[in-house]
Amino acid sequence: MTDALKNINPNVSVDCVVFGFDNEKLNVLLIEQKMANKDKVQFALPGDLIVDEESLDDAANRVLEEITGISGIFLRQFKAFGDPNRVSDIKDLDWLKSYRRNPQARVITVAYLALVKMDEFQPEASSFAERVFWQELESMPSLAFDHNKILNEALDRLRDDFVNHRTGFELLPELFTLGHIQKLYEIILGKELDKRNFRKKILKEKLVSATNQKQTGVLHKPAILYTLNHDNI
Amino acid sequence: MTDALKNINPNVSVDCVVFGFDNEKLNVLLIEQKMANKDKVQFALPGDLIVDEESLDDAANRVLEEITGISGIFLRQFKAFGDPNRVSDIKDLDWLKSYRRNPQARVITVAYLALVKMDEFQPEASSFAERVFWQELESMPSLAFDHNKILNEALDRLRDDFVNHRTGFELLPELFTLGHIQKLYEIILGKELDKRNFRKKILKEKLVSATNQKQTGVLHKPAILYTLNHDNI
DNA sequence: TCAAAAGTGTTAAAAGTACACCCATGA
DNA sequence: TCATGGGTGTACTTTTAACACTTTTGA
Repeated sequence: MTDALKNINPNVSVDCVVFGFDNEKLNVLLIEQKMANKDKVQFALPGDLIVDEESLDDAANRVLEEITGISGIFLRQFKAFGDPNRVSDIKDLDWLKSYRRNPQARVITVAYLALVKMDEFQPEASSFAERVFWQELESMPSLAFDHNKILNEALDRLRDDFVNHRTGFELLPELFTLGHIQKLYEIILGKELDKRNFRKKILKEKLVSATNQKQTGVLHKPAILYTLNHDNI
Repeated sequence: MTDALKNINPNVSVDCVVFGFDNEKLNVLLIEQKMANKDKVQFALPGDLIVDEESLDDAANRVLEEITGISGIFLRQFKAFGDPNRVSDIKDLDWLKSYRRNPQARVITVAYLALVKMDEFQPEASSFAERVFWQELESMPSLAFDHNKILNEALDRLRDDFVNHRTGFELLPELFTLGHIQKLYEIILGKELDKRNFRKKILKEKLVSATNQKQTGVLHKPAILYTLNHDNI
């Protein structure tokens, strides 16, 4: 960057780390960027510049919807990333030149995270996304900019929230089994939990209530179905 | 804001919430802004725009030093604030016009927090600060911009860190008593703790070691002096 | 009858909580 | 001798952790 280019206010963007839960694995919503040269394929988190007169939270919701069609989810801000070299890869610079008004200005991004049920959202690519898709966390490719770093920090925060702030119940269906909750915890936390101890704990917290219904059509003893006690969350 | 003023990239600033501990109370480092009209007195957190080629963390450290002379402390980013109306008070707008290159552009700020021993830092006002001073948390005046909101969120985060991440020992002198640690905890957490239980807990964590020295010159039974076990923190 | 997940209780260890008195010092 | 904060132990409750077998269903 030359002196002539200094004194330009930075671009400010939001990036969204949307974790998708499919009852089996954790996935992350990615976009494939439209590239001038079709041979170059680059993946990224959905994100874009903020515009005037919108809050950061509003920007995150707008941008996510514009790029992926997903709206109405709870996006939580978790950190701003502003390293001056966070955009240094030549592919990233090329891409910025195609899509940004001030490609020469540095980009500071405010990162958001969310956790949703994958099957409730069919992402549809638009704007500069060639494609939008769910990518399994365990086989995450190299991403544009510093998006791998942002993703890792998002995951740390997600787990922290899960343990300390009892988040995550919103991922459960209307009726669910204690096994479902346990699986959810195990997937997010990435470790196995003792069934008896887990059940004791969940039931003591009175966040769920048993219904008088049971699973049907399963190849094993049908489980009692529970519902959330929304009051106690 | 008129249409003609849109499409200007936002100003990005950092604001520093520096909590000062004086063994008695929690204080916050404030500045009194230089105002064109001397009758108007306005207080604020130290903060300023970032400049090119510095990271957000670097910016926070630089800005704090430029305005208050304080350097070498651990500033931790905790949240970005970007509400489009966060600067709406007429006094704040006046002030921005005097000191900012693009006063019409919105300001997004990335907030940092730190906790230091007050007596190790003699702040000295410079730049646009008329005065820099420690203000007791309990009698906090109305601050410029949304700085009261930022301060409140910083305090929440400080307490959270204190409980969950065992931070804060760095505030203790080289040699300290168990009473000192307890007082520190009580002041940060804003509540009293049981002496016996607190001591048991601290000693079990093996974060401190007794020396063979005692307090002298105190008007009561002299306490055993402890040192930090830096390895275990 | 088999596979698969549901469901269930006890014990031990650790952590947390409540609580009251004597001690050593300098003024 | 007094005021001040230092220093100490016990009993109870709560939380956590480890651990194995029977049940119900559909294929």
